[in-house]
Amino acid sequence: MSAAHRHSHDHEDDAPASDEGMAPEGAIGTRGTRQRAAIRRVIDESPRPLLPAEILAVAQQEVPALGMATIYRNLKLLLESGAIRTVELPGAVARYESARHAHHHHFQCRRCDRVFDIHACPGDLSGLAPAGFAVEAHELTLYGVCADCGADAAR
Amino acid sequence: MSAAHRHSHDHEDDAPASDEGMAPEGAIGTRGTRQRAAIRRVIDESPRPLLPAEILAVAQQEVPALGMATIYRNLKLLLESGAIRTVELPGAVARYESARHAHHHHFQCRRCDRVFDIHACPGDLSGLAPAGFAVEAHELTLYGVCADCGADAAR
DNA sequence: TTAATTGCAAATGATTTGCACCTCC
DNA sequence: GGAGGTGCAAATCATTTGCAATTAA
Repeated sequence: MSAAHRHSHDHEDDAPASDEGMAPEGAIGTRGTRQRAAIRRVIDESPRPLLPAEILAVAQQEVPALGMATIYRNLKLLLESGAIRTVELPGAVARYESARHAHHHHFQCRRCDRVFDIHACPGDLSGLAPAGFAVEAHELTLYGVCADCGADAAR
Repeated sequence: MSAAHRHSHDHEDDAPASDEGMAPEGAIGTRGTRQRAAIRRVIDESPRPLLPAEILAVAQQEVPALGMATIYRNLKLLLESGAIRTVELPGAVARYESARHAHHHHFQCRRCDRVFDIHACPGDLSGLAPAGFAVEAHELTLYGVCADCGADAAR
């Protein structure tokens, strides 16, 4: 599999683009279909990364006949165009999030397994790599107990 | 799937244990078989995280009849016992590494896709999480160009 | 019109599991 | 001797792909 378009924070992908199009030139594919619009809307409007099955479920409210194959085909196109990013966490299938979200990292709760966005970044980590290694991007995930689960435990 | 034993740097899993057993009490399963020993040895002796197929290939030099099912069954047990950790990178199947390796992170080269260990750590990142979130561990991956590929390009 | 896109179903690949046989303790 | 392990093959699951029908431009 190609190594392109991982979910990582490139040192230059900071500009969330004007407001609409993230795609370099042209559009995602060539045409604008209801299903493609629905899929993209679901991802763009989610405050957290979604699983393919979650995207399907929500998008089907808009386009009932939508199939999983279409979800995957569009996810691939959206990834290639840079409109969305992948969020991979151990023991789970890949999740997808809008590339319009500003630079951030993730926090996964060990109790409820939910994944939260963290709008903070340790900054430049190029000093961590050995001499000769050029660091272009980084990806960070924190693990622990989220506010909800922590509150539950304290009760 | 349980969220236990992800590949992440717990704030307390720093002690690589005396020399042999990493398992809390008892052993991995209950018995010591040739295949289990071979699998563990392959992982413990590798300087980098290995794919299941790689572990199988190397371990078969010792136990020819070894099957992939046994690899997976033992990887699960080894993970549960804390003897090994998972290293998940986007677009690739999970890799496995010995938990005896000291705390470290990973660097994946975007040219050759190889994964390198980085023996450096940004340290405490608990300040990055929002109030109410308890950070227990973190996982970090750097992306860029490794020394080999960088040298090739400069040539 | 007509090439892009979709939906469904079949194909892949990775990982898991059922089961009969084997082997460590 | 018997519970724990293993090997193989079949079963799952997630993701991909073939293809005929549909649809946006």
